Amino acid sequence: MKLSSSSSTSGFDMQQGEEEKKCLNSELWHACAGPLVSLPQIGSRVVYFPQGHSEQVTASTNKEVDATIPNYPGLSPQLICQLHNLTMHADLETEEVYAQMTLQPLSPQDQKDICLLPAELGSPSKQPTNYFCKTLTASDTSTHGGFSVPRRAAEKVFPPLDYSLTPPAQELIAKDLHGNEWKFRHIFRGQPKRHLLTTGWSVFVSAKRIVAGDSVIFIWNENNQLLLGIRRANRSQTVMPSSVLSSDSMHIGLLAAAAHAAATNSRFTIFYNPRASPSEFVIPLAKYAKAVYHTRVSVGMRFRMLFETEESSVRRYMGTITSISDLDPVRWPNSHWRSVKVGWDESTAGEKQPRVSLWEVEPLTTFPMYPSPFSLRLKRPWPSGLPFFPGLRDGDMSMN
Amino acid sequence: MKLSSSSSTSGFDMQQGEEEKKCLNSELWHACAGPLVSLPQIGSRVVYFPQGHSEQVTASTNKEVDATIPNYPGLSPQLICQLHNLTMHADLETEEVYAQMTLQPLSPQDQKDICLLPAELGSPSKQPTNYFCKTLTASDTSTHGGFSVPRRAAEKVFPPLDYSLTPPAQELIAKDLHGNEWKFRHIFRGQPKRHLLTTGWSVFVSAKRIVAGDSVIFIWNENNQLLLGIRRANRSQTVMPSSVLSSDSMHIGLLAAAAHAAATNSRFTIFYNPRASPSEFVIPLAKYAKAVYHTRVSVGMRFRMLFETEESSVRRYMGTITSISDLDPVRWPNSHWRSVKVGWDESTAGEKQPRVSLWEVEPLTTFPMYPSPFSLRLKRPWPSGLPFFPGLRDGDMSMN
DNA sequence: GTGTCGGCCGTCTGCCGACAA
DNA sequence: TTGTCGGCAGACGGCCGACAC
Repeated sequence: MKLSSSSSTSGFDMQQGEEEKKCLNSELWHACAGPLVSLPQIGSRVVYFPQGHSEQVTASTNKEVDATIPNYPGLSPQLICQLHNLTMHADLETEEVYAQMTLQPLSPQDQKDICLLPAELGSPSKQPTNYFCKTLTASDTSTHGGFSVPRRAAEKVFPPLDYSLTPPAQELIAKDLHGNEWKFRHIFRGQPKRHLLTTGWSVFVSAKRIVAGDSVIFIWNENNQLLLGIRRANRSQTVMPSSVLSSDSMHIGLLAAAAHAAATNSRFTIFYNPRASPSEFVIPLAKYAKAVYHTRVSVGMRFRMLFETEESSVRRYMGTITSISDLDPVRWPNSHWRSVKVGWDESTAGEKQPRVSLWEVEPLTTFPMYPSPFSLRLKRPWPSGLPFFPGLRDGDMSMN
Repeated sequence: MKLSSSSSTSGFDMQQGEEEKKCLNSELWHACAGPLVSLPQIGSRVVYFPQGHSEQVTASTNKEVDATIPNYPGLSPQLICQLHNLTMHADLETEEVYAQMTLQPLSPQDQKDICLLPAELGSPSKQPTNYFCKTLTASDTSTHGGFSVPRRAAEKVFPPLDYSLTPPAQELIAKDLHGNEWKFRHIFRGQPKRHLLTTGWSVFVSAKRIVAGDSVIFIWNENNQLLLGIRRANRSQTVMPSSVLSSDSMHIGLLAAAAHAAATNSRFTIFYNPRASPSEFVIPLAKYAKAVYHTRVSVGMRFRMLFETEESSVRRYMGTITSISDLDPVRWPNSHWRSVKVGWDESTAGEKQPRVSLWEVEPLTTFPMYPSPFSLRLKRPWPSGLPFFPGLRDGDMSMN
């Protein structure tokens, strides 16, 4: 059971309930979501993967899907949809970020007329420029003291102190995702000198139930506002099943909702929870098309893929493609969801997923893209349920 | 996001996840659920109402159902099911009690052979005998002091003190729903003398996040164990929507799961949350049949109905039946769910539901039940989709 | 440059009976 | 009979520089 604050990327969004009128700061939302999370543009076309959605529900309910749920043979493993609305949210209790999207499957006629626009590739997540993120130590979260601010971070992100004062100090006011303000005393003292947040810090720590290992993010934005977000450590045990509906019914519900929307070309609503599971199941159409039609992949090929580091930055891991096949040949034949089986170079990468999707990898050997964009690289025929994008011209793909 | 402890009414239940192996105390569960909540017997036959289930999901997600969800014309408004399993649970964060049930719709053949057993009427909730329930005052929950135990309650429920000591005192150990033990110092002191819980009480209050207005329940059971439960005040604002699945998808999910199970005679799982909404949507078959076939109701008839009081006991409110009609003639024609429209005698009863179901009311004018159990009292023909219980004999209904 | 600690002081917790409703 | 309060003693919160890594 949750309440949340929400915000539309296009400003305000009043279709939420009474308690959800507040506007979330997009910059702070993205900082909390992490550098790898990007959201599609409102109005653009996207590809929705019921399989990936299912994975997220599995991760959120902490329960595998039962084998007895019905098949939806009419439901394609990938639905091309128009993204009508997108609102950013944060759980009021945990501040966990998520996005609500309203999708409408394209009619068969619309699918024939697809002409890709470069803007629909999806822009990479724009992380704020003037910010810092610190993983909290035992001292930071203990009741015995305050928060030790890394020197460079304080000098870059906080307003300058008057160092002629002894000791130099000021009051900081920071806004969290829900718009609540938090006051902190910022002081520069000690031997050697260091930046500390003292009065007000412990109130914040206990209110948000922050523990050592969690991270805080401070942003100084263009409007000279200080923003404050938190990112919890990966305590996977905190994922709890809902007592509202059985996980089986939830899986059936997401499939039936998508199938009904596809059959009637009507809208449906989904939640995307970027930190619950590594399954980005709504992909900009152009990104998908580029990967599926313009990327040559084959067994044995070397590739790179982006991952988020502990310090909230990104690094590339390398691996080799070992096979290309259906993840679930019975339920989801001819699906591109995690159709690429891979091996990772580093032994420490043992927990990385053994299967990825085409649009997640960057092949290391760059072939010339033109003039043969339609040369086949897949080991199997194109699924009959999918359009061939007859309106897709090469010129439309000249991006990035 | 929730974890929960669970318990089968038949002892242990190992079909839950790893973290849910603990056994809930049934007596304590029922005390927390309240005197009106009764659970059907495992193995018995019940009637499941998708409409009522939908009401509970609406209450839990705090969102009305969207009009765009598909119809399930094949889904009957009442499904006769076998109850294969029932486990009692409690939310690990809020201690909110709920039950998980595994239901299997009867095949058409089984429905023809129905012969009611008296035991299937469902036993009334057996509240513990040796217990007390107190709504906490500001002093009880403040950090300034302990818990003032009402004198009769302490003398009835707690082990006797040695009054020759000065002051008389002992250590109490109480187990909550999850099996956690809480230690309290029980002392009899002051002028005038009174029973108090001092050391240990504030730890419990802050751990459970108890506030003034919430209630605590102490039970002394047959095994000489002290049990301790909490019942939160009706702070309806605490009901929060899930961020796992949209409420539309949840509604579709519960309908599709029931429809699939009915079509294939397979099992499905539901959660019944007695304090989330006043909709008991799984009813013992015999109770349902008795109400529908053996109770004469008509417009203008006076009746009584049980309600829970603030003090966790029951009282009867009186009213008059104003009409008998479908709650939702479009989606759920010929449903017995809340088919009786009523007016309440007391003006303070303004918030009571204007619609109830047949099995919830006791008609005040008692007609002779025999020899005409099948004389029709409903204003409309019996829905064709429902069986007539050909095996039902009068002798089987000789109860209560 | 920063994590943890001992020292120190002020506030709050928490046990007591007084008192009144 | 029991809810709230003033009084009081001790625990803990929280600000400080020392010190070490």
